[in-house]
Amino acid sequence: MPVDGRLARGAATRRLVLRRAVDVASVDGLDGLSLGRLATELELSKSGVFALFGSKEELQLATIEAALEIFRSHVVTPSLDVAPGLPRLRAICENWLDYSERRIFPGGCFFFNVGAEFDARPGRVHDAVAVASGSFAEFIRESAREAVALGHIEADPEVLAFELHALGRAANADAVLNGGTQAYALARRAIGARLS
Amino acid sequence: MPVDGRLARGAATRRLVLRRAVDVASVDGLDGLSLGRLATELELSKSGVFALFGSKEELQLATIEAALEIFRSHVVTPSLDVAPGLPRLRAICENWLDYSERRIFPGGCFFFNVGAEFDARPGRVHDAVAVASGSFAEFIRESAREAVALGHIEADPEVLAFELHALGRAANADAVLNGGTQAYALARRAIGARLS
DNA sequence: AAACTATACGAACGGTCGTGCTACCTTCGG
DNA sequence: CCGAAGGTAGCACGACCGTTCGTATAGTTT
Repeated sequence: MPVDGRLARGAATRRLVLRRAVDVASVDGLDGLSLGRLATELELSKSGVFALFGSKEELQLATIEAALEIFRSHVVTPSLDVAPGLPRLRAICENWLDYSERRIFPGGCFFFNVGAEFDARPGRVHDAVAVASGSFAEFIRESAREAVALGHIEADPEVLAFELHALGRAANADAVLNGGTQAYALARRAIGARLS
Repeated sequence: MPVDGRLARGAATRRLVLRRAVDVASVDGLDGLSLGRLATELELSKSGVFALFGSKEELQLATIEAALEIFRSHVVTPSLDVAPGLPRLRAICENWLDYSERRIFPGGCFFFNVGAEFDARPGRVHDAVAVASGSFAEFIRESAREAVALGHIEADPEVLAFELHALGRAANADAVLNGGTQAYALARRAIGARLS
């Protein structure tokens, strides 16, 4: 199979830029991203980075996409290997807390940060963040519905999913803001009590 | 009592600037604040606004302080009028949800937004946000302890406070990001179940 | 009335931002 | 081997950033 070396080169630097971009954005936000800063840190030219994405907004959207892939590989995919119902629900929570606590993104959960950043602004970036965040929320809801349908737990699945999602995000927020791991312990106790 | 008209005038424009600043920051973040933008919108000179605060960081800190005052007057103070224990705990939650839902700040809860913005960055702004956020968390914890001590509810007050705070923030996050009021309804159901 | 103080302004500073344009180099298809 | 195409670099642009300076104005103090 013929591989165009030119395209391959572009895709490689694109990945290089995006790997840095998700880390920067998780700390300084998608607005804190700057072509010049990325270019300097990666020893590329600003115009080269710019040409790679065409506009800052496209860079932001590509960064969201890249972060989404990382998020899925750490949280969603491993959870799908676990049996549906309560076991999967537990796995989702634990994988998410682990993903936050291990600082897969240096600023904590990427989507928590950019969600808060763009929640009240219109535009394509807001929409992309909302879709990403919403699809994970729906994943929890669906898993909660399964757990209820299988008789593993008695609850309103909508409320249960909302609670679990809330506890995880609060742990991320408190832990990143204040340091320490106490918030994760609190969340694990609350989640454990809720899923027993 | 002698009032210095010069100082009074300065304090007045300071309030004028800060009133706008908290609204801007609740949507675009404390980094999205800009001296020039504030000055233009309020028909002041950029240097005048700058002189009023001395630096951008001081403006950010003053904005946090102004937001804190608004937050307290809407959430904390009214809750202190309610009897300690379960009634006060309920009042805190309801006042907080109401404060978020009524968009006292156009971007939703001010401290949720700037907390996520500065959680992973060092500096005085981070510290101020952490203190403000932490003191409200402590207020919930203390109220939860009272409710337990009074025998109004049986629970670990630390976990209970964490849960309530988490549910409120999640409602704010979902509602602002996706629009609609469904998230508040979910939070109220979850809180109601937790505080029964 | 004079000296002083605080607010507020206008202009300018150096810097960074996102965005074009142009040229060079590598790699491809014919 | 040649021209086309894609990736990358250099340079310049206009806009905005936070900041500084000098100055005018209004209010206080003596």
